[in-house]
Amino acid sequence: MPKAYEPGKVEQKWYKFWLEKGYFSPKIDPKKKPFVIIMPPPNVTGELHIGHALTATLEDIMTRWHRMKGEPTLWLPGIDHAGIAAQVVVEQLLAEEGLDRYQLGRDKFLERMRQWASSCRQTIAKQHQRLGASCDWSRECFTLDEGPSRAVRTVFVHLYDKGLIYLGERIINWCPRCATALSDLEVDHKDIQGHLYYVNYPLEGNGGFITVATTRPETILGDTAVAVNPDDKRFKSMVGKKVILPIVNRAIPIITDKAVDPSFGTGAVKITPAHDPVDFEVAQRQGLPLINIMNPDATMNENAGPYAKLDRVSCRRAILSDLEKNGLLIKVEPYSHSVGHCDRCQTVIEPVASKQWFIRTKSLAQPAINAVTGGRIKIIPERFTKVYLNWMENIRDWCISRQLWWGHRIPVWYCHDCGELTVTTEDAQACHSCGSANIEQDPDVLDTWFSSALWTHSTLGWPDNTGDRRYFYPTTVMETGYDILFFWVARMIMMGLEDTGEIPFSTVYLHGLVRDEKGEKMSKVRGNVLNPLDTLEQYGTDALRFALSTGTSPGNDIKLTASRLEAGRNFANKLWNATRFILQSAKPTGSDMKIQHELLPVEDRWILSRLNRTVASITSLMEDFQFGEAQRQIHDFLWGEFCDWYIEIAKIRLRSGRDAVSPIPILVYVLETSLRLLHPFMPFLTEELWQNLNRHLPSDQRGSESITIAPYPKVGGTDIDLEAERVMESIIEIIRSIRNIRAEYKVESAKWIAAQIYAGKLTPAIAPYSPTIHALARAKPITFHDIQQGISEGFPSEGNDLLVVLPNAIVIRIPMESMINLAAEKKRLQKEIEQSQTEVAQLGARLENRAFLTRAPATIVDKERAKLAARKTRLEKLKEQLIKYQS
RNA sequence: GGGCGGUUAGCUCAGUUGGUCAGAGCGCUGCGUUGACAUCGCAGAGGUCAGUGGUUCAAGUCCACUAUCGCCCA
Repeated sequence: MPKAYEPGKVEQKWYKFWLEKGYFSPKIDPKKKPFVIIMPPPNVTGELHIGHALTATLEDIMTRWHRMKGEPTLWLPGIDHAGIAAQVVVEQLLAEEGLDRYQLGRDKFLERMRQWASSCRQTIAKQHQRLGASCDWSRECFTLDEGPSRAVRTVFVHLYDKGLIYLGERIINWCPRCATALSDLEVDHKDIQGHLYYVNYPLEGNGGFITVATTRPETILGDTAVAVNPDDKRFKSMVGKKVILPIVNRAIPIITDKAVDPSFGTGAVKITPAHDPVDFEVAQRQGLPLINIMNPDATMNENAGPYAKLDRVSCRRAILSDLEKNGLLIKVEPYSHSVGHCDRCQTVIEPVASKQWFIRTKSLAQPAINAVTGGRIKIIPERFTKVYLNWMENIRDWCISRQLWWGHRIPVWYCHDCGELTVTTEDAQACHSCGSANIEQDPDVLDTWFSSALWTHSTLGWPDNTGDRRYFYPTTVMETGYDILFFWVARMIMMGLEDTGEIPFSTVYLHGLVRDEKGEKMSKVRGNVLNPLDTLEQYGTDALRFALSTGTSPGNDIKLTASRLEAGRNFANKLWNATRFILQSAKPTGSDMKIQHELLPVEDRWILSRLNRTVASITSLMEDFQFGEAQRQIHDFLWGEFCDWYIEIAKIRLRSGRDAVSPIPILVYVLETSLRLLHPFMPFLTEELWQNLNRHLPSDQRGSESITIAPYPKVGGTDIDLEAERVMESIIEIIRSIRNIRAEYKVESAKWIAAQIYAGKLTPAIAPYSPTIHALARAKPITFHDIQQGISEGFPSEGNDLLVVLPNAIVIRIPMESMINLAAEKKRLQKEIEQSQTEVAQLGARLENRAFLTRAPATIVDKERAKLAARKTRLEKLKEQLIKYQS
């Protein structure tokens, strides 16, 4: 084995091996309950970013864990056509060639889109494979594939027949740049520092005015009324009269409506029903006409009269200037208000009345609410439950038509003869009402999220009743970012329930966003995006996965820094070298790996006990979705206990060769078990090491052909050895404190120092470990003494020997002779005594507290008593030592 | 305007049923290189867990309020 782990040399080999063996395709076993994750399909807009790497890592952790537990495990990959986002990307590519989609025509453009999508699909799959994603490629789906497309049409027709999909004229969010309608969710609201313009509208006839305040003077052209609050006495005399709309000179009524806030502006507002959602509702109530003054590209249309063809910004300037000329603009004040922006291109949204397709969501939302409140679907972290419910309970109808070409074409045909609609899953050849062949399909496509909402079942064959559908649905976990809780998760729950009558998944696991060093969201615009491929080539895939998942918690954002990545790389290398050492050591001893349990020394029993505790803890953390904490504990066990202590102690036995029992079987056993424990997190490294290890095992002790399908470690019933833990902890403490003293007193590293140990009842257990203490603390000779004699009797009176009292009252006495700094030592003791006194006082007070004694559980009280006794002893010893120094 | 989250060692963050919870990584200081690993080892310094009040025998951990930063919704 090379001296350092070289991830680049092993990763692709193992992924290929796994694929060839077909480990990622589950075997359907009706007797077993499957574990299923449907992957959130990445967009075909280019390549994966680091956020996808986080998704892949977490899902792979769960998938590999369940697979190792022997469950039929399906992680189904897919990709999303990403309507608007992907279309924008390809349109940009066309623009570079001096083309646009209209020049190409719909068919040619779609062909171009398909080429692009298929190349993205390959890139994305390759990236997932580099990340080690153990998903079942044989079931990979694309939203525009035949199956999912049929699911889309089936749902559309079904909801239309049920009256839950309708064509309606409403105010929608129009993006002039994308030239399409958007749903409410696709709009970012930003506070903009604008102006409030006060404009005089002349009253018809008598020469008076009514002053209205508006942030959008250009929409004056589309006004069809002026409204005041019915309770506003200021305008009583004007209600019912008419005003002459400036510039266009149209007479419009002054009406009352409760939607008007008397405290806004002058209390009188202009009503522009075709360009404002509130005004639209007023118009509906009051029967006012709609006048649309804009073209789809946000230039003014013929209804704008002299301003036609101006864009909305120039139009505003022109109108303000004209109003001013006529003396009608009487005041302008700064005003901050919220303005919608397209979340794809950040263009200012135009609210506009438009005929679009909508989903009536209220009745779909109720079952989706019940599924969560009833506990059938659990959201992790739990706090998002409230966010989800709040959104669901206030849900609004969903605008699903998009004026794009790339996507699922709306399955509606309009009849040019009878005007009726034909809504059908199969391409219509004739009008279903009159039979005419003179029909035309709706040119629009559906919101991408419409097909995404069906993803949990459309990927499994629905609407057909396939084997996959029956066996794998409902799925187990939906793992995704909290930023698409509404966009996707909520809608999947609604549609899953509606289409199948069953919940689409029982757990929603929401991860946080990956941010850069400065905590900023990564984006192409900011230029701070990390390419997962670059990162994994630099540090290794497992290091990247480690950095993304270790010590993180669900729903919280992650700052990905170079130091996190280094920590992952270092850990991989540490494990690599530990394995290297164990294999080197194992070679000469041959192949006997049998563990002779009845002969094991304390350190062996200790590491086994610690391993078992770790396995138990990891099991419960994994079951509780606490992957970050689980990985941290595996890391701490392997590095902090196995490498730092067990291997170091084992080296002494290996070198002396005297021991009856070799540590090698335990070294191998603990390592092998730990590798399986770690495998879901760091698949490549663990496979490489596990295979290396396996090659050295006698054939009857070898595991399966891959760690991927090896069983995940399980806890045994009686595997905790408290006695061994107690003894080893004492030994470790003794070594630590001797090392500490050496460092504190700057003892040369080569120099041996003597130590006398007063360990009381533990003496017989610890005494055999003199060689260990020699080697690890460089202390020799070590002698053991009876603590019962008491400290003062136990020590020779001469010399300023150093006494260290451990928390468990073991005393170490080190004759330091000339190298002790007496003053410093006294100071140290004084400080320790003070700390110790505070501790004793606190514990004493607690134990004198009647309430504590009566109300706290007996085990706790006993624990505290024992603690107090130990601390008191320690304090006395510290005091005695100080007195000795002072005399 | 409504809601949520963060505020814990110099930095980045863990800490899930209140009782070894005061931790990790990085950084810092000192020492160390002939045998797994300098992508390393050993030792150390460093925090009244944002503030105030409350509940409790016991509170980073529960409650209330305050400050501050961030996010979501309207």
